[in-house]
Amino acid sequence: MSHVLIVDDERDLAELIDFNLRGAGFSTRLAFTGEAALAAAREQSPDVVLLDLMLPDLSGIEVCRHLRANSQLRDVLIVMLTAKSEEADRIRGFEVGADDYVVKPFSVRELVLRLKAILRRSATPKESVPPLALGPLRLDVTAHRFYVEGQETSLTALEFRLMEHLMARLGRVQSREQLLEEVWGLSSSLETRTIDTHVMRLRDKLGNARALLETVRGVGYRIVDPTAG
Amino acid sequence: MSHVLIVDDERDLAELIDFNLRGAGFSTRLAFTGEAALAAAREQSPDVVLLDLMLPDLSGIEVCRHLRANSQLRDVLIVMLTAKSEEADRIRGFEVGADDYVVKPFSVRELVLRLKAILRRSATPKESVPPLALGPLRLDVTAHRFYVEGQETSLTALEFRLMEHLMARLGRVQSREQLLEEVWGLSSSLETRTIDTHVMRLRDKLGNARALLETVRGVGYRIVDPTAG
DNA sequence: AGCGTCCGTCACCCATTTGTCACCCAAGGG
DNA sequence: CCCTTGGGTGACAAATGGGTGACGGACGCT
Repeated sequence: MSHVLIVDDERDLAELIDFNLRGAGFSTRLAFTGEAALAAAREQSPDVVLLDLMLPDLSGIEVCRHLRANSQLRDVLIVMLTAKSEEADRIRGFEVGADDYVVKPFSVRELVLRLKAILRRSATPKESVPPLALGPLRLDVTAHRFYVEGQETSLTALEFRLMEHLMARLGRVQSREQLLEEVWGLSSSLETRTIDTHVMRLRDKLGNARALLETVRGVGYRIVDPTAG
Repeated sequence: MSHVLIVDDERDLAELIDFNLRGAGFSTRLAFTGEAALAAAREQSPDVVLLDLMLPDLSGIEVCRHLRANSQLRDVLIVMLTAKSEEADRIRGFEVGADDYVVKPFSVRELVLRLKAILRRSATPKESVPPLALGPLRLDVTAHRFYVEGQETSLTALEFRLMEHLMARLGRVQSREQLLEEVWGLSSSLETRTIDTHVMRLRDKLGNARALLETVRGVGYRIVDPTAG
């Protein structure tokens, strides 16, 4: 199956994860510091790096950045492990390109599911992820670019994720709770009103196409299909 | 909604949780000891067990193990409540298969979010629900759209829920009390006459199809099957 | 250190939604 | 035919939900 590099300085936890991932059929390797993680990754390219945010030497974010900066390792999948209080870091993490987040304390069951899901997603070669095109909107996940009426429009990391999430669920209403959970991350303790603000900012950037991002009062938001009659 | 078994020997806390979960629409049951929890679970399979780690008789971990060992209850979702300091127990908790953790002290809001999240995840992945179609009426739950004779008709969130409820129970009369409980949610202390108003508003929006929403004098309302009879 | 960007939170405002009431009329029983 | 009861309906006030602009904190960059 797939090879996972587990990076966490809490040995008990790392070993617990190790034990369970092996049970689930993954091959694994452990690292307890950021430096060790980078060395291990260089030596034996893993498919996924499971990366604790709090490490004694480098922070998880720095490790992440180093991995992304290495041409050999650029495409490795990175799953961040964050403590609940580190919500703010999560956003940063997405910016440096983590592929998923799991919030501590988490269940092993969930962790394994997430790993499998992310591997499945990346199983299709990345080049072939077709850009999401929709009327005047085009979102290129691979290149991380977004176009409105052919014009490239810069979105922040969070806006991009929100837009991607909504476009991938064309026509389906997404509740604020769903969005918080799936775009912001599990157990996010944000105000749901925060979403409104980001939707507004997105709409601003959509310009003429702003009508495509609809509010469903009392329910949530959705992207409408401009071709639907 | 879902049934939650709350297990905690601190009665004040258990009751606080109880109050809030009921407010959020869950049905609940309390147990103050491990034995009582197991008995309650056997008697009335809950969807989720909210399990304090520190109990006077059995530890939460033992309760967890018993639940997992019982073929009837094996698949119940288990959310552990742990004090921050109980790191070691957390690890052991993973081993016996808790599905999520909430660390005390926690905010009630977060707890509710976590519960909803975990229930949603374990629910059958209802990416999209097939629309309810019925003669000239079509109600698309996923997109949250409603059509009369092919024409989209806007319903408020409440009207939508009411319509969904009635259409899903085609032909069956729903009493006002039933509707209040199931559409408005428990704990609603409304006048039953309020329903009349909403039924009227719905009928207005149904236009030609208004006859499909029948009054059963002295009993309640129902949607009739236009193809029957 | 200074600046700019991004993000979360607030407070204010408005439109819509929702609950309630009062006044009827219709149905059904005698 | 009359009376009772339940439901339809329009009007109204209150509550809610969402848009929006502003603010401050955190962070990266120079």
